[in-house]
Amino acid sequence: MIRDKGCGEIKESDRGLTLTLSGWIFRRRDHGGLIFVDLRDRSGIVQVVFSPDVSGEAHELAHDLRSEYVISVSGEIRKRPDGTENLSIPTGMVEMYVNKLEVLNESSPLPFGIEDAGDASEALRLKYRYLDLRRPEMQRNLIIRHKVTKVIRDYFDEKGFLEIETPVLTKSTPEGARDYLVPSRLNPGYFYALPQSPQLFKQILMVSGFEKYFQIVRCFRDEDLRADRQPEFTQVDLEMSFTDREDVIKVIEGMMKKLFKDVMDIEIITPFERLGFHESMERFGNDKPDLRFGLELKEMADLSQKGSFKVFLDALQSGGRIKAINGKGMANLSRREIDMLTEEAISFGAKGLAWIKVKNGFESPIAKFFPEEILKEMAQRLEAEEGDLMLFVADKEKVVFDVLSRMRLEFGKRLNLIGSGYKFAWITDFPLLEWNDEKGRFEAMHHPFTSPMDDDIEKMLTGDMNNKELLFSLRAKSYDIVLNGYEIGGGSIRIHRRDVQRKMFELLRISEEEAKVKFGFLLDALEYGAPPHGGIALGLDRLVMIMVGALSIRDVIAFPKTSKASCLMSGTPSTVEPKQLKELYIKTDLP
RNA sequence: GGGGUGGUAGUUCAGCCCGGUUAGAACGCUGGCCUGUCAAGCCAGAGGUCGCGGGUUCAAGUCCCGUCCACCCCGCCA
Repeated sequence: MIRDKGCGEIKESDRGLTLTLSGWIFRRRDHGGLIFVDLRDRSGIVQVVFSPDVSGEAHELAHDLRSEYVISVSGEIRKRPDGTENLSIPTGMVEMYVNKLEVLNESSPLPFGIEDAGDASEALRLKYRYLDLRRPEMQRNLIIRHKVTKVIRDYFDEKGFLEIETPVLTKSTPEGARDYLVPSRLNPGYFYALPQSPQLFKQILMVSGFEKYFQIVRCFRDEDLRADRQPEFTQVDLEMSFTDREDVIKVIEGMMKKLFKDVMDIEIITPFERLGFHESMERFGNDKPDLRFGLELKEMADLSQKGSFKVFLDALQSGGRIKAINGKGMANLSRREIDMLTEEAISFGAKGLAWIKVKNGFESPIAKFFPEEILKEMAQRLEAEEGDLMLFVADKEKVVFDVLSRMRLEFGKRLNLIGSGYKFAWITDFPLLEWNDEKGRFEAMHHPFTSPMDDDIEKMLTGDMNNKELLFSLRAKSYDIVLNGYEIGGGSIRIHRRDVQRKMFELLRISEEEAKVKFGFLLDALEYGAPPHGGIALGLDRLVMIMVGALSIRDVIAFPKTSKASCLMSGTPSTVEPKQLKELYIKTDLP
């Protein structure tokens, strides 16, 4: 052993002990006579002192030390002289007087400093990821991620769940995201797909009678990347038998409570707030609201109708909606700045943005179209006071929600309304189906195995299939969990009745043969006594990202990919030998 | 596939609008001095394919076109 303790573990009680420490040189301060080195390992930093009075040999050798050399030092731990304590580090009361120094390895000068690597470009950090990961912040992120998975495993174990692995080489399912494909050498022309999620397998495990399954599992989706989306990501996946929505919700709330308590020492209040899908859309314009601030969307159709502004009246005439938000304290915006807001709205899909300043009465190009009382009522509804800016969008419902939800978030950031803390919510009562205009048919909003609400099953089985209104009104037994404006998970109670599943495929215009080809093995399994079951999958990367306060999941993944899905460190993806392609019966056909 | 931002010393950036001397700064690096620093200090020094390719011009880091890479967003992500 070439160390007795971690650098960050040295305490005043170690005073007088002679210890050996090993680590990397974080910083060196060479005074000629005295040399100070901040020695770093995973546990933290401690100052070691090289003095000719203690060891001339070690002191001589220490002149040649450089950043990130790996060294081992032995010496006495002493209290620092009065007035030289460093209160900014936990070990700042003590230091080691080195009498023996061994250089275990040297280091080339670094492409960027470890202490301020946060300022280095992300491309550089990703190329030298092993150096980036030396940063205390990145170490902390990955340590927290470890603790999170450990607590999750302990929690589910206590609750009687079994962690069971499912295949990584699996079957391509045409619905959903684009699959990553793996050619089969033994079956020329055939392909495996990497799983988008273990959905079908976990349901089959329920048919097999395992009753409670979970897995912390890598999933793959070949879609474009975002700050919170990587092509390979990790799900906390679970499924339970003889269960309903409330059971799943309770299990997850318990898990989150324990997670935040054990990992962060933060008390999370349960049960979480619940919002119906429609309520969430009306109040926030999306189904993953950030509940840390207000600025809610307000209905303006009724009041708008009492004015004579043609754009508003036309929007309502053609079945559109009018809603507004309050730009708190933004009445001092110049015409130019409001034009920029309008451009932003247009980039979000709006045709324009109507505004009314609450400033010495009402100031707006459209104020003249409304009686004073109506303007006052508008302001009252938006809780707009002197100095605020009311912003209206009149358009198709989808555009109104879309534009105002983005503006709300934008204002939340700009006005610094988003406080710290963690605001969870469940979004429930999603529609079972959504209309796909391109394909001219309904699609499952969650997936085709999601059960309708009990009250809607009869409607679904006996109702008129061509009645669009009726089909739109069917609600799913599905639920999303939202944290600080991020969707961090979603799940549903599954269909376990054959007749309901058949009807579902019928509604989705999926023929029996087609269903057999796509999901045959699950449908077969459901024929043999499937228990009622349901579950949920959580995005582990997103959850940990929010917990550590990172802005991208790349900061909680050891070796992430760039937005072109490549790894700058390893040079992935890469070309392969022609021989390898030949073995797989693959010819490339590049543009 | 589309929109936006960026790419200049090892690093972070200035210079680009408005083309014109030897392309600067800080940090880092190298050497020297220095016994209480903790972003140590002081002195000296080295260090550049201005992402890449083409064009305009007497002259391009600067203007134009194309292209590559990174990041953010839209589409996409049952």
